[in-house]
Amino acid sequence: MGKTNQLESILESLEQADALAGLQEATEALQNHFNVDHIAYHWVDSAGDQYGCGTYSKDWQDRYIAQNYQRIDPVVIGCYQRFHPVDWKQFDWSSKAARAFQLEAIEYGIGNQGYSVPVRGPNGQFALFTVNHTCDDDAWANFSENHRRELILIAYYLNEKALEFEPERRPEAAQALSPREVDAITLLAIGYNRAQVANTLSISEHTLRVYIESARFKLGALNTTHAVARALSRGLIVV
Amino acid sequence: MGKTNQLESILESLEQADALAGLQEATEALQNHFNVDHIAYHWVDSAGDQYGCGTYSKDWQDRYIAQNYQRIDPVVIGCYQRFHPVDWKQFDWSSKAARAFQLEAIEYGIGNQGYSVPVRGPNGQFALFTVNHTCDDDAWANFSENHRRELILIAYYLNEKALEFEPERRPEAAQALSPREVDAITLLAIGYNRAQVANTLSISEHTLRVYIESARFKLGALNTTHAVARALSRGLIVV
DNA sequence: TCCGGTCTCGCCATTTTTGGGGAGTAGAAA
DNA sequence: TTTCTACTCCCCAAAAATGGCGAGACCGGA
Repeated sequence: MGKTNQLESILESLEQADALAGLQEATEALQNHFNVDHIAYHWVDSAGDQYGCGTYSKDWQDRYIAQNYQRIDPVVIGCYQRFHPVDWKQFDWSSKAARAFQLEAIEYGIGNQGYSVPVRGPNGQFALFTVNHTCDDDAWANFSENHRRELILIAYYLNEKALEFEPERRPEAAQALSPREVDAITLLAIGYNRAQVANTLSISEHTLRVYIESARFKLGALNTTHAVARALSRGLIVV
Repeated sequence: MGKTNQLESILESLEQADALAGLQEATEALQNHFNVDHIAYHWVDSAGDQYGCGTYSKDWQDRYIAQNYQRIDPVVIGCYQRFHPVDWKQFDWSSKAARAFQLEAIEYGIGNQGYSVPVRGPNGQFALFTVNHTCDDDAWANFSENHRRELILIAYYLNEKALEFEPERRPEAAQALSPREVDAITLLAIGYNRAQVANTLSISEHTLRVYIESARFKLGALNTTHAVARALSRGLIVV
């Protein structure tokens, strides 16, 4: 079977997958198809109950989660700020924590080269699709350039399926905020205190409090800062 | 030139576009390639300074923005909650406002069938890529099924370029926070108060304050809520 | 070796936010 | 029509955050 057809059949089996097991199989098929060290799909979630599938060793996955490495992993941090796929070389590995992390990853069999595609879903959902390998810079640049489109599509399909199979993990459909609530939360997010917000919106501070409290309630937030954080990460407000 | 090659060349010219004008040209080429009524890319922004390109009439674009239609447009609202491309028939057109909007859209030459791909970028960025046409349901279902992958890729590339050409909309590169500062801000973002954060990090509340203050300084934030908002929108923390 | 950045600790006064009550209007949806 | 949501206004007391003062230890780079 030609390379193109092989990829085609992987994509199709992915499109038709009807359970999480199908995603795991797909990553293994992709590892074989691209002939690389590792393929991984990683749903990033602060709560620590993140989902992932791929060819990393179980040991490494466990360690990553136990250590909450997504907080210092330059790949996660770097991808979070970008839209397009990124070569790992472009991340900031200068901090001590990042370098220690990298060394440990290599010990666990992660390749020295990597290419990651960020994917975003509704309500602030965020995931990474990564392919990584051990080779020199030129070979890797060549690989990533040649397979850019395919990798983007694969990332897209993996995330689509992951969202489909994990309804309970899906961030709750954030109840939309009313226009006034959006105004209030937005102004708080840009640093205004309540007096300034009330003044800007030309309402009394008491009225403002009603908005903040109802927004907090709708967002399930414990305090104003939490409400702002949730509204931001769910894309309900833009700063 | 074959259909496949034509699309290929459109994608390539899109990849190599170096200005917003290139996006407009691409939408026109796509309209011709797919032989449909309209192609549109629409960067949705609550602030109202949204960007769009495509083949809709200027009248309709102006009216859409002037009326703030993105607030009632079922396509925008529906896509905002979904990850995958959607046929317009799947949206909720039941409300009075939605039906009035639809009738007006058709008056302005928008086709009765549509297919939209949501795209998301960093910092809550959200855009739509839409292709629409006038035909019957079967023909449209056929079209959207056959071109699903291509449309996803086109949406991706359009958004990538739009982000590239609108740097002022993107968050500025921020000074990195120290690990402890990241811990502190992250915990504040998930709703902990200072006592809880200090306890979780096993440090005194005073030390915690030092971190919060230095993070606030680095981020140029006016208060804790502001600091959390900035750290989030710059991707320095993940919640 | 010295400098800069990070990490750690304490106290007091002031400002800001939050939690507990209650109430009336207008417009849109069922 | 009735019901529901959004929007607006008010008081008081407790809890939390902020501003300003200062101090020592550690580590890595110049």
